[in-house]
Amino acid sequence: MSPGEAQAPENTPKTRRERVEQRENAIVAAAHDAFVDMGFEGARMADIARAAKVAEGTLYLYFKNKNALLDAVVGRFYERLTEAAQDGVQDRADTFACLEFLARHHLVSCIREWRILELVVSRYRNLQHYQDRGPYQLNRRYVAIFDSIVSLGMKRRDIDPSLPLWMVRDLFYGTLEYAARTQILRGEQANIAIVIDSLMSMLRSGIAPGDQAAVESVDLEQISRRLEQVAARLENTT
Amino acid sequence: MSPGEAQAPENTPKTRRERVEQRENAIVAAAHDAFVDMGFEGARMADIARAAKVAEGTLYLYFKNKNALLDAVVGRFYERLTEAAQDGVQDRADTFACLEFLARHHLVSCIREWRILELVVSRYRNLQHYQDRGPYQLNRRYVAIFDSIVSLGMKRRDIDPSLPLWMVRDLFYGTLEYAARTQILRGEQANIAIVIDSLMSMLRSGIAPGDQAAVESVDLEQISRRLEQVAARLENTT
Amino acid sequence: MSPGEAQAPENTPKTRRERVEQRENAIVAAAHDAFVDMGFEGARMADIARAAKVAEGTLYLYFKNKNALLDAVVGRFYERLTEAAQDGVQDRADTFACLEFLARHHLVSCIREWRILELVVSRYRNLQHYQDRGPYQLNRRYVAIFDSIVSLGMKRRDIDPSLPLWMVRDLFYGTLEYAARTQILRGEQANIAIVIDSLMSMLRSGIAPGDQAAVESVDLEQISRRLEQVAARLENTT
Amino acid sequence: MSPGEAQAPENTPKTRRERVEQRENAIVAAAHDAFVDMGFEGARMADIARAAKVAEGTLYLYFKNKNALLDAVVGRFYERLTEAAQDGVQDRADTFACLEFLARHHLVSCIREWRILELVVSRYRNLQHYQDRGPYQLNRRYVAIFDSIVSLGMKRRDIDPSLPLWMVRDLFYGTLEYAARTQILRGEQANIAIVIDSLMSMLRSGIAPGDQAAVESVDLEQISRRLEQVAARLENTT
DNA sequence: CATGAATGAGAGTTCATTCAT
DNA sequence: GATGAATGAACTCTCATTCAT
Repeated sequence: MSPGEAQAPENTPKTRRERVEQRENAIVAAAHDAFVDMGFEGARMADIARAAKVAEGTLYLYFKNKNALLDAVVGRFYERLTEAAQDGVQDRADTFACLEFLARHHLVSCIREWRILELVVSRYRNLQHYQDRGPYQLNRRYVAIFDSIVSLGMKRRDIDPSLPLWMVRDLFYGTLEYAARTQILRGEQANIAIVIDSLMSMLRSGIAPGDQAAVESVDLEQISRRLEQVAARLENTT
Repeated sequence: MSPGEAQAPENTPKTRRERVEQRENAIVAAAHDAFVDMGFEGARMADIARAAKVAEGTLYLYFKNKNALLDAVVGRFYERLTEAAQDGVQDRADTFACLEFLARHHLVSCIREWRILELVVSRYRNLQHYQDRGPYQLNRRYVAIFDSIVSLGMKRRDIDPSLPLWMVRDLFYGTLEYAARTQILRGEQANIAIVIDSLMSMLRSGIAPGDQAAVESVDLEQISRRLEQVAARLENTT
Repeated sequence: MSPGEAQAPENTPKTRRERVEQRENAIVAAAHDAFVDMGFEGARMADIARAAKVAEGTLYLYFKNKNALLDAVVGRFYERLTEAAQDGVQDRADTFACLEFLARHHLVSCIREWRILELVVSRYRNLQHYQDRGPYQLNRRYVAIFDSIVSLGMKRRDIDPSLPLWMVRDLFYGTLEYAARTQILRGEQANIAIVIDSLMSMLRSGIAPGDQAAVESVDLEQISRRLEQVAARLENTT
Repeated sequence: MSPGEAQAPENTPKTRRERVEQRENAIVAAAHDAFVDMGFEGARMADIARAAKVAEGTLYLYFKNKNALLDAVVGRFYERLTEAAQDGVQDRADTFACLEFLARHHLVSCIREWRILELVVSRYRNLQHYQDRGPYQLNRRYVAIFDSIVSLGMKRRDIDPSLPLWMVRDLFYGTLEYAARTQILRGEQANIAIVIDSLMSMLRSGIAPGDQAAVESVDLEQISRRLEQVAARLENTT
């Protein structure tokens, strides 16, 4: 699990401020790993403390309880996710180039931190006033990037503006997360490029063999029929 | 929760065989409801026993432990899911009509039994040799229906055969499950029709505006016009 | 601590009903002793379980939590206390004989189970709607015996009816409990008779030297008799 | 809670001696309030430190541990209690006037600081060599005031000298504390005057109806009336 | 076969006390 | 002296599982 690596206190920091921050980082990282490896219920505070090289009580000095720890982990996850998405999008002008970047970014992140997403979904589902809570807002901020690109794409006529934006979003992220899940469950992890290419292709023109072809085929039929008539006439003429 | 209704032993069955079966059904139904309502860890064996009108110890007569009970619940879920999918598909000939049916069926099922899917995904993920275990096979059987329709669709040229089948599947189910999740998290539950329509539309032709097709069709018109001219000339020539 | 003695399961009982009851008794007795010895916070569920020869979890089978266990202990205490008071009072007709019995009974009980009283007072004090809760009602039932005797005594003119009943009660029980406390804190435990005698004496005639009043009243009678004689003589003389 | 008010260091003191003393006062006051509000176990060192505007560690600079802090609080409580009692008694010559003052003083103090008394009783009970410890001596000093008044009253024949002094004390303080407790548990706080009056009345003449004395006084009136008649007749005769 | 009382390991959380700064 | 971050032992309570009846 990449973000929660062994956290050696590389250089003993001078300021108290720094030490506190470093400790908090160590705790969140340890919690991250524990949650990813064991799930929320499976992760034990004692283990998290040990992994963070901190006493059990110290956890409660930094976070009110296990839930708050999860919130922190989820918060960091979304922070990183959103930031990276933002950065990648800024460098790209083309609608589909942006989407392709976001797709790859999301897929890779999902595969790496699948469990975190699971936690987000399963833990926050029964919350009352879910929409006011942190995770919902975090997710909004994240998908806002996607939304703005699609919106712009619709204005530019790159994307059909009659489609509900949220449905485009569901298709985009749904496909990616399902693909991630498939890969994880099967243990395969190499098909990222194919997933992205296929998704982009399907986004552009659906699964039907290029509508193009469909429209043409109608016209072409008419044409071919006429050509046959012509041919027949020619034959007759002859 | 529909499938786990109160399960009154309507008519006291004579056969021992029947009595046992009825009891097992009651237990699985109770477990189903408990898992759906509370999640795996949240569901307590005592509650399941009470709901099934059975002693706690009896649960262990029918199922080795809580996990086995989950396996049974998941098994039944997939059985019903697969059966209903099979039935719906048999009545339909058109590729996209079949897909639309499957989409609606899957979306409705997901919304109703979201928790079961969550459990499938999160519980079985760390299993070694996952592919040999029950749930994987169950899922394979279920998606095989989809796969055969898509395969046939490809042969019929309803669907672009150059797309990887598994990718089409990921897009299809991913979109539906993500949409289900969105609806559940937001508490909305009425947009099923819109989801299905949008998905089918995007499947058919992607998210790019039909304009594209329009442009192309212009080209085709040009071509057909030119062909007609050729035909006319041929006619005249004769 | 008398009520919670070692509780050897003297004869293995046949009925399940009996076994359950015996177990509950053992638990309450163990809790009683633990609370008496260590106070509420000081007593640990683990110790109570061990003393009752029962697993920790079993405690929670019989009582919802530590507080419920305390309630049970207090309930039993008051039950015994009230019953014994009732019995002793029934055999006595004289107001002061009854009071003397109640005084001795209460003093002895207080000395023996001082901590229980402490718990009643300190634990239940912050309860909202205290008056609706169990302990308050238990106490009411207990002091009702005293109250009815004093009420009757007032009707019989054994006790001054102009005194507020509750004040008589406060004086009676206050004195006894303070005396109990004194004895406990000092480790003396033999002065019961003196306490009772003094209390009864003070109840009857206050702390003012009763002799005085008695002597005077005799004197006055003598005087009045002598005066009447004088008067008679005077009358006759005339 | 009156004695632990906000303790603003009104004027920054010059001397180190003064500063230390002021700090100690603030700590004891904060501890007092915490103990009164939450009980001994319920009061947390962190809260006390915060209330005293002092770091947690500082508490341990002034007091060895939580128990020592309690000792200090109890010490101060008795100091104030004793001082006020002393003052009030000095101004009064009459035995019963003194007792009435002490009664009111004690009752009011008890109601205000009930928890402190509870703590004294319950915390120090298991101490070995209790009689050597601080609280016992503090209590002795306090009740010595009462004792000396009663002793003097006995010499003056205001009080029956045959009563054991300690029993008079138990009755006096017992009644008051029980009355205080009653008021606290019921939430009533206004009957102080009635309590005092009733207590003084019962002290003077017990609970038996003054009837005796009353009857006598009636007799005397009759007699004196007859004597007057006789006298009148004599006068006439003469 | 069925029961359900009993188990006990293990969870999250608290808080008096310490000690490096 | 003063600080307050850190500690970790100890607490209450839960619940999957077992087994005597």
